[in-house]
Amino acid sequence: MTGRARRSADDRRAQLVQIGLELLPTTPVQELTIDEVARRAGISRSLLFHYFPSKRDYYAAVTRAAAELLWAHLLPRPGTPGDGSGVDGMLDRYVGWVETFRETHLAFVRGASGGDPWVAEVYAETRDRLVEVGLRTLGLPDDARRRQLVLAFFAFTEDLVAQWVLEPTMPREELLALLRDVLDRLLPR
Amino acid sequence: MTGRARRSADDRRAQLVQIGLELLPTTPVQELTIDEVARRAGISRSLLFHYFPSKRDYYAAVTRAAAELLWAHLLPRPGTPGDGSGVDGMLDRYVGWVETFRETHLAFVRGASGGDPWVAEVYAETRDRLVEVGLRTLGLPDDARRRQLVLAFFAFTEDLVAQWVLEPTMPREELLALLRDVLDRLLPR
DNA sequence: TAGCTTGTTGATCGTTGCTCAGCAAGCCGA
DNA sequence: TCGGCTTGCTGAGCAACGATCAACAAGCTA
Repeated sequence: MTGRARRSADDRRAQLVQIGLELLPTTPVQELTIDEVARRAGISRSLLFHYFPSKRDYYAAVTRAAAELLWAHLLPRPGTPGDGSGVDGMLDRYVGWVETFRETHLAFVRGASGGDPWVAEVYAETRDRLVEVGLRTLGLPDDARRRQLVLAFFAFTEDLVAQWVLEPTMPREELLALLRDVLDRLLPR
Repeated sequence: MTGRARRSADDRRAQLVQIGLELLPTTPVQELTIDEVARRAGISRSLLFHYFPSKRDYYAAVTRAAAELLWAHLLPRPGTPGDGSGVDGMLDRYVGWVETFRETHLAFVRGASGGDPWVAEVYAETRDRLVEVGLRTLGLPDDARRRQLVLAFFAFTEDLVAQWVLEPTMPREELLALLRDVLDRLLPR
């Protein structure tokens, strides 16, 4: 043979996670098989288990990567000043994220709530970080009650935006205004 | 042997679904194995496949049973007049349902959003029925926009109540008032 | 060239979803 | 009592998948 491609550990790891990210949108989390990932990477199953001790670890890594993408997309970009840093900006970017990466995002959310505790933990971490940033942006103290309300507001937003993208029953601006209105209602300043 | 217990088809079916309902709260949906169910029922795996063509069909049947329980609990009871028939009554009963059957309810919701399309369909049916009843109870027309909002409100309620049950950050009455307030805000009369 | 590190594989195992041929329990008519 | 029918039920076995392990080989360094 012409010699197998021998990659560095980091390279291989990144490649495998990347394949997971590409497969995630089209494949239900539970149907994503190690065999398929290994086949796409052109390696044996054994090697994947060398980098990730178990299937769960692999899924968790992929989920974490997806969360990082979302996170990076939600933060205000330094290059885009103006309405970037407020809550309105974050809501706007969130809707934009779902509009652009709808499949990936739904897979992320579903995979998170679907069974596996390790994956759910990654999702919970991301949500917690978002709550923290959200409350800070709103200039409100971070207590248990507000945390619950913000988390529930996320659930509301996720559900509504996911539906709205499929069937836009109102203008984009109205959706954003409605979300902002509900949030203000829940957390009066 | 003393002769195996030979049941009628309906009996056996009901027994298997019942075992699923009992196992659901303590076992993540994906870890629930046919072997375990068959063992608890004292039958062979083969027989379970005789009644349910596939694992999915079995899960769907169990999920449907759980949905029926929820549904029956949410409808106003004829014997309990007073505040039973309005939206407040339904919200009250929903909170009560989650308080009492928290584990089962979380398992129901998670199982619904976790991967399997057949199970998700059962969940979607239940939600649709609830939206219909909700809008009718509110005396509002049933259009696409309102449907989306009510569904998103369900997501909000599910999330908030699930958290609140674990850590009650406000009195029960305040929770109910808040839910009602948000609903009125979303669907002004 | 020898030797070490480490990326990589093939053989193999246990579990699990699923199939299939056939057994056996109960009921019926003669 | 006997034969025959329906149908609840089983056991052997297959394919797919997650996971393990001993061993090979690519590339660097001395």
